[in-house]
Amino acid sequence: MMNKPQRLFVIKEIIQSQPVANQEELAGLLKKRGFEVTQATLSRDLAELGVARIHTPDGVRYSLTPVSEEQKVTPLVLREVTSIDHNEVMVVIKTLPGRASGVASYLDSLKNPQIIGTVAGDDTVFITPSSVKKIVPLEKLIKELLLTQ
Amino acid sequence: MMNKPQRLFVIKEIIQSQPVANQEELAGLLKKRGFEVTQATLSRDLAELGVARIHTPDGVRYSLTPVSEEQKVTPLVLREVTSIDHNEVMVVIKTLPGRASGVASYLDSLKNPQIIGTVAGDDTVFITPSSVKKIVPLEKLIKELLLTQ
DNA sequence: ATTTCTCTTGCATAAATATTCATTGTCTTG
DNA sequence: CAAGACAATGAATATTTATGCAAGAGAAAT
Repeated sequence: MMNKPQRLFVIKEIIQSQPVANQEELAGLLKKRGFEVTQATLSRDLAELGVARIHTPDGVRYSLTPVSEEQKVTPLVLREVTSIDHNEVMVVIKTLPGRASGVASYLDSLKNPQIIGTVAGDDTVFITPSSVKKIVPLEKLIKELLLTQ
Repeated sequence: MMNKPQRLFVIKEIIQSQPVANQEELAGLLKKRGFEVTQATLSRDLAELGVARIHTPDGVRYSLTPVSEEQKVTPLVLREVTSIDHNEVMVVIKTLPGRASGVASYLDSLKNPQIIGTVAGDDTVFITPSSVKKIVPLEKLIKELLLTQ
């Protein structure tokens, strides 16, 4: 009655190597390789594989989950940061030469709602708070975040 | 007859901030925010935005496709911008990695008097308004500018 | 001002996908 | 081995998504 594991594997191979527009088409490609199943089964298979259906300029196609990996390169932020300061509208971090973007990326990756955005130069990071009224607590938070890590 | 640019942007915001299972549901969420459209229109919108429909353990949901560097020759700002936000003193645009300067250049080129200046990092643009009192309309203006282009 | 184009949208419907229900093998257990 | 519990699957169908077509709204051209 069944070769499900192999079939799933072949499905992954197929959709990775060529654009497949729909499940009927996929059924045809599988048949060529000796797997004869109905659309219903493919619907279940694709769900199980977590496959995505995406729109491209050339039409719809399947794709192995294009989920962006949240790789967290734990930086040596603590050593890189030389000072943290603020004025009325933003927090400013000074870093060792060339390390600003790394520090900014790290802050961004935290996705803290208190931070709207950061911009990094060579050795300076500007941080815009969700509200200028939260500058002081934000600076404190940043110090904690950087020092905890 | 139309606020398409704004609507597209709001769609991006919605599907980024919460799981949306189908287009009817999306229609409901949009209605709450003042956009009343049919499923047919949303189908077209999602295709235009290159949105993906992915299977998660919790069911189906939409997701913005991570643009692969190679295929995006044309710097389509619409796809590069991931969010637009503001606090009391500036507007902040988040973009895909490495796209901030392109977006900022584009804004600069418009020479809009509402914008005093922009600063771009890797994936973030800070925009200083002619007056902090015009922050809200400026944010709206920017959304239109970017999405119309 | 009239015509012509282009863009956007809804409606109706086609196409594609997901699901319910029933069937059939495969194990497991007593 | 019989009985029950599962897993996999197809057929039929429900649900969801995409699209052909026509209408309306502007913009651009004549």
